[in-house]
Amino acid sequence: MEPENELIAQRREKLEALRARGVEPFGRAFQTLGSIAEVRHAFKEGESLRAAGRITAHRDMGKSHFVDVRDATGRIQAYFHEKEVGAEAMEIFNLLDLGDFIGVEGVCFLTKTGEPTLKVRKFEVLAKSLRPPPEKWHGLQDVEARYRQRYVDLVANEQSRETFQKRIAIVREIRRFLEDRGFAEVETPILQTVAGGAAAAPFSTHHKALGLDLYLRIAPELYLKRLLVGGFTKVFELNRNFRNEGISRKHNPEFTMLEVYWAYADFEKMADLIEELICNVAEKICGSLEIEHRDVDGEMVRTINLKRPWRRARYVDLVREVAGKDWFNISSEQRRARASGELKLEILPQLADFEVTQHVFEKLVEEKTFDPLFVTHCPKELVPLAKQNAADSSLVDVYELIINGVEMSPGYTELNDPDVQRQRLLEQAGEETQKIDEDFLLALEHGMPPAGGFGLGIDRLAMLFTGAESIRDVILFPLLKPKRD
RNA sequence: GCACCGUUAGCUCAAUUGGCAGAGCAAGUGACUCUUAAUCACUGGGUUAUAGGUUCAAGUCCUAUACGGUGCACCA
Repeated sequence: MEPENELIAQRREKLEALRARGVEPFGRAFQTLGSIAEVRHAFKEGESLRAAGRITAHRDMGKSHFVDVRDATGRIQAYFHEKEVGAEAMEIFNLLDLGDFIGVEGVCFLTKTGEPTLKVRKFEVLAKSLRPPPEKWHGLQDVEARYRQRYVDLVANEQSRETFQKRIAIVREIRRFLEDRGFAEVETPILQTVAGGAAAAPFSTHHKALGLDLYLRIAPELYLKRLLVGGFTKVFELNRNFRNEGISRKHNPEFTMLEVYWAYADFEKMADLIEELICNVAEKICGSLEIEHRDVDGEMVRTINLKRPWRRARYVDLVREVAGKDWFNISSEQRRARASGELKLEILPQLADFEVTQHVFEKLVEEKTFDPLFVTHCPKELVPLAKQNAADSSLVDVYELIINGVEMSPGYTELNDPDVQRQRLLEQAGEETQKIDEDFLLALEHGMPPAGGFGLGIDRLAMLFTGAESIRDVILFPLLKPKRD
């Protein structure tokens, strides 16, 4: 138990003082008209309304008191005066603090400055806050505290509330968009016996009753494809993936991914679909296809232009643009020398040739591209679940959509030949053949229709639309090490 | 895993070359019947993240630890 500070002790004294007066400081249900936003909407001079929320400001004028009552949807001013509530209730009022929840019933009126206000007739204490809130003007600035105690961040910081409201709206609009086009939302296993569909390290767990080692999924892809085998033609899943990898500004161990599969389509049709989807969401969320990112001082950092059509370019052409026209004609040694010399990249000796090129691509194309860019016809080694290109089997029919300097969405023409799929997975797995999902290959042998599919990183999309610099700013409770004293 | 930076009152921030740890908000008391970051007066509040070290003297220098931030590595 931490030593109690003066402010907490005072609040506990008030808590007991309330009880001594027969007032339960942790109240019960309180009928209101609705959220504070709804109360403000219903505001009409002379009408009596009921609202509930947290006290976030108190302006004491002696006999008159003005109090801000707030919830996640907004703020409304309440006016307290002994003449309206009586002397006994004012004694209760004096035992309230910033942060306490109250329910009020009062008459709508406009102050002389025009502020919509409830003239309180009756009020109830709904919950006492035993901890003082952060500074009212600057809010909670400490980054660590904002992540660990998101509830305090949400109470104190308008910007944080806006960010998460936007994220909620993004997810809602994506679901609506896909539902409108006949895609069915499905749920596939998060606990998997083989963690397939991507190459990341999984989290391990264990089922006691079955004595079975399991993994948290790193991707839903292989199960969604089983549904194509089963006859579904338009499906999506929007849920959490888990990857046991490093944490960064762009990576959280659990993150939200949308995956969409469409039978008889291909990667180009999927590119059209994601373009339409993201533009649709942008219009709804930001009201514009020009997304402005600003720093903490409100200075413009960049504008991202989502106006269609989005640029589509081949992987090799993009690499040539940054690494030289002759990049693919020179020797492996020359490429490594150029990458670590002229291009100033760190190239580890154990990298395979295609990984050296991929490194150049990631550092010099991906991280520097902010407006949407579809990168097409990637080398097949990078994407073992996509169909090879008919004209050049060293390439796959895919796009990688880059926006805001990150990989936002991969889209494939899905590989549906079970024998080729087995071969590609074996090449990928190397020694670790136990990682092959045999049941998935069995499903493909039953016949999977040609199909297009895409993934969409929801956290990264939320970063795009909110201008957040870190993925932790768009995840309500990002993973942190537990704090110990 | 590696490197650099940060951690001062409940919160937001100061503290010069190593020389008495300060302010605003919040809190307490008092004044004020329309305030909007209300205003005015007074008061209380600190083991400077933790553990050591150097020094006459450490928030400041050194070592270690914890947590966080950023970058690198990892992540088809």
